[in-house]
Amino acid sequence: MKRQYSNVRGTVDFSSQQVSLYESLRRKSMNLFNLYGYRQLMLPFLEEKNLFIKGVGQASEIVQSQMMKIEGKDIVLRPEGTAQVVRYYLQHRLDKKNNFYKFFYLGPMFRGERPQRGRLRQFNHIGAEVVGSDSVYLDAEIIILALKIVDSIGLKKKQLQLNSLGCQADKKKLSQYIKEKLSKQKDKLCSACQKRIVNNPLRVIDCKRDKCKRIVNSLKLGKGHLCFDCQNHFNNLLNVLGDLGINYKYNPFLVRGLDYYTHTVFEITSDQLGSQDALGAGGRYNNLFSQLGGVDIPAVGFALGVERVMLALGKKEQKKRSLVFIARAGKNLEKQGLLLLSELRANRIASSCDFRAKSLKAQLRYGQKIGAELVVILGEDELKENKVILKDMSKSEQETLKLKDLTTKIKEKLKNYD
RNA sequence: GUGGGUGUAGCUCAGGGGCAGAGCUCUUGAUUGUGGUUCAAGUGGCCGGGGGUUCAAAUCCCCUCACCCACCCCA
Repeated sequence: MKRQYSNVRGTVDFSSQQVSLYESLRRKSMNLFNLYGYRQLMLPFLEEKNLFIKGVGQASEIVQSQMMKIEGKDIVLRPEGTAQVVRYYLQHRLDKKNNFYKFFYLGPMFRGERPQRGRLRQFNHIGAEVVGSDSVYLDAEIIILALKIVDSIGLKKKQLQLNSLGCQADKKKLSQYIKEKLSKQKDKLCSACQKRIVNNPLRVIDCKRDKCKRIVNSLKLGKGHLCFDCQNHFNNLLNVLGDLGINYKYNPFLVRGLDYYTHTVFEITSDQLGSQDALGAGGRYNNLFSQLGGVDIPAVGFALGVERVMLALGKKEQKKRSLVFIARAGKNLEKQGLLLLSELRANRIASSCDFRAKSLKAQLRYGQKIGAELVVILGEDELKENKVILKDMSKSEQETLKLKDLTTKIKEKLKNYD
């Protein structure tokens, strides 16, 4: 193999099939966002590095080692969308205009991780953020919306897991509790967790190692660390979801890796994926605004990993396109073909021709390959009487008809395919 | 970032010191003007890259890169 260029590590080329899957996913989610009253934002791929250090948290892995930096500048390719939306809200003082907003966004995120199935260095998020209310009904709306989007593209098998971290004080209380309990058995934990006990005790209960799990499972975790209000909030959420008939699993060991989460956290997983099994995740972040130096505003949101959703979907057969193919039987018919194409296209009929000089057989083979349902054959003999052949590929039938009736006939036939 | 696996034709893969292989795909023909099926022929390779051992390396050794899986992290 000659030396040649290839895509950079951790990126993927979307083939036209993947693009059409991506586009249908995009269209369906945008329809749902509109239905739920969300407005789209389109924010830059570049942001100040500090935004994420302050927002996502110094201790998090994203900030520690996974940000894609622009050399020589304090600028990074955005690793996630939430901090960015908050930046946008604060910068433009939206709290002074109308302090309740429902946003959504679509686009690429960047992280310098080691690539794996379902984990890329450039990947797409579909995300939503509701800013300006701590109503439990918005927690519910966000969760429902995330599920609806995953549903709408035909992914039926998925699980919803839920937990509440509580308010800032509750989070601290829980951290304290874990720290105290686990310090005694510190030696039995993995080396990473031994560090976590000091830096980020909450992450210990999310560790996947068996030996850590065993110890963590012996901790009695539940809603005990939550204050009265936070317990109320969470119980109300569970009730609302229950009333709406939404299946969920309460998982007291679920925490999110980003510092800004408070109260409700959730994760939507699929068993169609490998170890990177989260299709999407989200939660409430009532402290992020003040952490970023702004007014104190509650918010809740989620993000879906587009490539993971596509992976979980697997390969679906392509929808047939209504495409008309023009084949030439005879010499010097290229101009005739081009004229006919112009007429069809003027009538909004998708059509194509293979202008490489080839046998009729090869032309038909090509026409079949690109998925044409109807083929017009321009034959020398027929053209002398102003006639052409219209061939229906799936039925293997053909008829000879007058050139002037062709467009009408094609329109009629194509109706049967849509 | 850590551990394991794999790199040979466009794709899926076999071969394992001595002429580079199969199936599928693609092109052409059997049908001077009819696709899918069948039959026949043909195109296509720095055996991932670099170095070493050897008369001789796709094959053995070292380095490196990429991909896959798991850890970690996360969507």
